[in-house]
Amino acid sequence: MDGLTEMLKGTLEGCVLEIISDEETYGYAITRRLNELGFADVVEGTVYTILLRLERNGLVQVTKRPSEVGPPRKFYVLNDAGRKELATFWAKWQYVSSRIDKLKEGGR
Amino acid sequence: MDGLTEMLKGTLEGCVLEIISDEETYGYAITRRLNELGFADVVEGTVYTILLRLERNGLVQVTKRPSEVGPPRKFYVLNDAGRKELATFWAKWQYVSSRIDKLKEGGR
DNA sequence: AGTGGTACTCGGTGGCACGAGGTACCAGGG
DNA sequence: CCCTGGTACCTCGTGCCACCGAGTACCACT
Repeated sequence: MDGLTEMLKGTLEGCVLEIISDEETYGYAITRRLNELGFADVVEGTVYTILLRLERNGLVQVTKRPSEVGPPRKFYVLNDAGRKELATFWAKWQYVSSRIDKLKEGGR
Repeated sequence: MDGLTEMLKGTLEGCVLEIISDEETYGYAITRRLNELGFADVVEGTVYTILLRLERNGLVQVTKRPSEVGPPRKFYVLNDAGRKELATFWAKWQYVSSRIDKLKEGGR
């Protein structure tokens, strides 16, 4: 399945937020996780831009720690603002996806 | 519910396609229909840009007909390419929304 | 020394929804 | 007769976001 990029706009950031909320993690691992989840062609560059945006918007707390298998990793945790943002995201998703599903079912 | 605009990117066009596939209709009515469906702050300008894009991409057949209550209307019908595009859209939607729902349910 | 996996950054691109403004047709009221 | 308000369409510019490509750097194994 490809050509999903337009459809992911506005949702990918929420997915990253959700992944971070599950456990403290870092960019490279988040990318792999998204790939596993079926978002096969999400690449690192995309995830890092999202992470930088989250940081800039004050939604995450960042800790840099050395790795044993490569360069240091930047670990991310949600703060209060991040958790709030995540809740808002799921509310929006719920709203939008239910409307679209209804439209699909020929809701008139 | 507001601030949905980012989340609608890539899906709004599919919604318009679906509405047209239901019955021959025109821009102004499509906007009203979207508003009814819960996409309250989708405005006419947005719908018209989508409609022009659909036309430019050869997904619709257009017929201009006079109205009794205002200026002439441009009626839209899907052609074969449009129906195909609509099917692709729903397949993508199905794919993406199921993955996101799974992520939401803590799918790991 | 070279390759391949790990890990992050940055500048630029293109697509898409949206805002704001404009044009125009038609009805009814002041 | 103009004026408002509903109907109907188009256009230019803006901003956001995912993506791409190139660059940097650390580590292990050969």
